[in-house]
Amino acid sequence: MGIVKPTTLSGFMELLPQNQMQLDRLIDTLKNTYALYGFAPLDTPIIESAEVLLAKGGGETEKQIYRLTKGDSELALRFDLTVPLAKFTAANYGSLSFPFRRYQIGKVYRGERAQRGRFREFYQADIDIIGDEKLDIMNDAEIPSIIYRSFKALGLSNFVIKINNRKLLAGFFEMIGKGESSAEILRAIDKCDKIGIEKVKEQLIKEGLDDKISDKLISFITFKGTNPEKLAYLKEINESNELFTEGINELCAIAEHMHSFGVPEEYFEIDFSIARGLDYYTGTVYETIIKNHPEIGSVCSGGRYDDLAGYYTNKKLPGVGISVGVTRLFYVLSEQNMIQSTGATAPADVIIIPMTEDFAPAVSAANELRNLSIRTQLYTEKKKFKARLSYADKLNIPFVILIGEDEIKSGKYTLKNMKDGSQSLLSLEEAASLITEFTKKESQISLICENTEGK
RNA sequence: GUGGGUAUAGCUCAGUUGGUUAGAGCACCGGAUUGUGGUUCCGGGUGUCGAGGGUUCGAAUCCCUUUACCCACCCCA
Repeated sequence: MGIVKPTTLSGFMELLPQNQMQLDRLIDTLKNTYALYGFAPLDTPIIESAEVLLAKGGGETEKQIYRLTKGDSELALRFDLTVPLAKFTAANYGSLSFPFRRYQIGKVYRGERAQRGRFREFYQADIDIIGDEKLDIMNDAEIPSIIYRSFKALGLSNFVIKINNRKLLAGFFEMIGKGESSAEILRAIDKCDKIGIEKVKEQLIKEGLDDKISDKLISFITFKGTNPEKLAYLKEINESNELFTEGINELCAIAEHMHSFGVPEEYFEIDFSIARGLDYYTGTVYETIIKNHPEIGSVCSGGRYDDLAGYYTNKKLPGVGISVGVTRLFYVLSEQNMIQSTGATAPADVIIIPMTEDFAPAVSAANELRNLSIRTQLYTEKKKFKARLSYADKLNIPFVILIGEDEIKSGKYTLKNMKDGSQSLLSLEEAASLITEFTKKESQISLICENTEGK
């Protein structure tokens, strides 16, 4: 019998315990922030019937979705969290109150070639606000403030939220005499930052635009200036086009409310080249980039869609939402050495090492500490003392309590601080309060540290 | 789906025109130190050279097949 090679599939992230704790903390932070804005949690199955997930059909989804069969059932793994949301909202329309605000953090699956920062299984952290028939533009304005607060809570400060409106692009196309902007053209525009203006122009011409119109379009999407200057520019070039005017009004409304929602000016930027390739966006679109690492691309994207659940119901359900690519964000931050390892990312706050044959005092001490919500591990293996301490050290556990003959006699335990090596004889209560004080501080240290920039 | 690359120790990798016993760093294990870790010193190689076939006196090295992985494109988080 040979040994099976313990391989993990390409494109699937599997972390060591210490890193998993960091990822969990990232997810918890997002969850807590989302909850602050009145979003309710939702969990939907990872597997759905293929019919439901492929209702829209065609395109990339069809190519990349994982399909499976069980008996006669045609099944598939969810490709994103938006389609399940659409299904759920349609199915529970009568039981939901609108606007329906939900957050959902879960794994999604895409059967595409894995690549640096691109996974086949990854976490998305979505929030969406779904309206019944109508949804006020204020919701579009609130979304960036949620991104802002989430990223700040993680400890990131060097990021910018870019905003645009699809109606501006669509209206602009009408004004230059090109009725509809195809998805290909939108994608080409979207690549401005990545491949440069010349390449974008090449692609536009390939899509059938002539030289003059391409130049006109490019000069529009690359307009530089402050946010107010950009808004003024829009009004200036508007030829009373209905869509374009709507776009201006929506973008103005968002810009106007950005400050009252608490997003400082330098954290949001109107950018006419943000198009987003996805075809269901119809209004506001968002992208968030980390300033010192623009090569990563967007770590949080989303936008407004007019009709979420058209494939599942006749009700018109407009919505606005965003999705944080948690796995990619985590991967990139780890790669840049931007994730801090603190006591909060150790599996325990304290480890109790009994030095006698009799574990009873150690066990009861562990029970007491756990009752005080201190994460406590009991070391029970018969290893050499240095091996025990080394174990605590490797797990990054900040405190060790030693219980030996002397301690049992005196009723006071030796508490060792692993960071500075100091130790003292304390009652269990005294030790507990020291540990609690320390862990409270540690848990307030932000997850991400931008100062130790690794290149 | 398209194009390119890699595969040698737990990890990152070296390995000469094909040559005798396959190496380094880190990690790991033991000891210096039986109640003091993280630093130091001493000792230890833990391997089906991805798999299968071929050429050769001889293959980690050359050829063929295959699998896995990586990078980029497409698309996206």
